[in-house]
Amino acid sequence: MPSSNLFIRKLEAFHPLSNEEKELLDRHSRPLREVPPKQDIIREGDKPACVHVIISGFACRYKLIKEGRRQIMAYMLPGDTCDFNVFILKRMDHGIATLSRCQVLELSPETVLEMTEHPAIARALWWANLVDESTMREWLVNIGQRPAEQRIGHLLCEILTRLEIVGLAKENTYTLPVTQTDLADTLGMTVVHANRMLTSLRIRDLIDIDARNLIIKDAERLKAFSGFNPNYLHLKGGS
Amino acid sequence: MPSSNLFIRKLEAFHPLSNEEKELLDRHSRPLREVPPKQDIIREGDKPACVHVIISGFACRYKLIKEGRRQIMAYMLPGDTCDFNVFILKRMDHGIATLSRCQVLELSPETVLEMTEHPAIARALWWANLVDESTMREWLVNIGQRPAEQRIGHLLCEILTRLEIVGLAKENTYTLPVTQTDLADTLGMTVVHANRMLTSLRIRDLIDIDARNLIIKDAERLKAFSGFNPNYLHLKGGS
DNA sequence: CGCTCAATTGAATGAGCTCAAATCTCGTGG
DNA sequence: CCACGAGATTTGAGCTCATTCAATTGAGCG
Repeated sequence: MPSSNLFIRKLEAFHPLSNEEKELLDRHSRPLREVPPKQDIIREGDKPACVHVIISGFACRYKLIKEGRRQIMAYMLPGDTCDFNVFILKRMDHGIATLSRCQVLELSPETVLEMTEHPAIARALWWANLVDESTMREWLVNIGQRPAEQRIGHLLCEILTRLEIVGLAKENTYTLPVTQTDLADTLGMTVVHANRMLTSLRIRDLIDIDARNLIIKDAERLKAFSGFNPNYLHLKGGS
Repeated sequence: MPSSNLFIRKLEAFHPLSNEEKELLDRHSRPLREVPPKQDIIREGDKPACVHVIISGFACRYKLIKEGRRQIMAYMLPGDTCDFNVFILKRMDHGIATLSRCQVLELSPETVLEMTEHPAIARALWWANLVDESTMREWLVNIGQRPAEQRIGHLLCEILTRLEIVGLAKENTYTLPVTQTDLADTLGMTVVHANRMLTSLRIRDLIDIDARNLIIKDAERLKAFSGFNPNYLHLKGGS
């Protein structure tokens, strides 16, 4: 029976955990900080003081450049650890912000240390980090090589797969609590164009959006269309 | 006096090393494998067996997509470790190839283990890995948000800075042993356009290229023009 | 010298951007 | 309960940056 604690459920996707380990994690899974949408969790230039785990909602890594443009470099979904690695650095070279309302768990360095004394937990966190890196490589491919419509399709497929891991997507349907501006800043295109490409995907009958609810009407076709291959997420079943 | 061993010199940029540690590293710095240009060091799908260190020449991480397009996701310059982290994964989700002729050092897992038993070496490798991640984030910003000419400028500034660390760039001049096709595949544009933007940078009197020799004629102006800020490389002097 | 690969240039086309305005949604206060 | 306002979505028109296709020139090598 999968844990109702998404942090645990996510880690278990990478490495099996004993009951003792799960209890340890669960004991440190409180309190949760409620963060409103579009709010910084850490700002660029800050000295990181703790590790953040997203328990509900979507957050992101981002950078701003002079011209007022923003690039989102990663999505953090429920169960995801924000900065297991990065918090070693003296100063953040990028910001982390919520996209939707989020529940965030804050782990002190001591707590993280206590957790990582269990090799299984350390290993799971390590893997999660490798997958984050791998995901970033895939984003580079996505932005660098694919036309706009497929870029969006690819991202939607990735989110579907990642939400399935923690049980937040059922029947190719999930809540996507981000604006089209966020999508545009993620994929390196303008909002106007993101909107048009989304419409285009709808016309192709690949997806359907109702408020914040996304229905992928034909997942296989969308994956093929977008060149999506889940290998880079290094899931258990994967080759 | 900086070491003549570029692997050591690079690591020392991240963490001071004792003589004993440097001797250990140096003892394992042979033999060097000579690899011709445009040749795979590891292919996507391969099971990684050892860690590679580039001693001379340029190598890259890349992925191919169906349509025959290629995205280069990282450059590995002399002193850089290719896959300190990635080699934990069961299968490579991307390839590593030479761009120019390279001298490559191959470290067995046991050798890496022996090295990382020294905390200073482990720490330096760890930092190098964090910087690689950070660099990838910056590339995402570069490709996602900057127009083509500035993208090229930014990359040239980054390479300048990274080569200066290991003493391979003098007076804003260095050897850039890659083709324009490689640049294009790195920055998500066509060769034709890369060529034109390079010409444009030349006309602005920012750079000069003679065969494989790049002269940055006004580094400050090129950095400003390209929005280059070396923070993300987390150098010693940096804030 | 002839070959192959890299660099360069031209012309036409197209994907994606800018600017602008209209419509829609939804939370808030009266 | 409704009106208002801010932010989000949608649509149109014109323009630009970048691509495609094609051909030429240049450089290095056996």
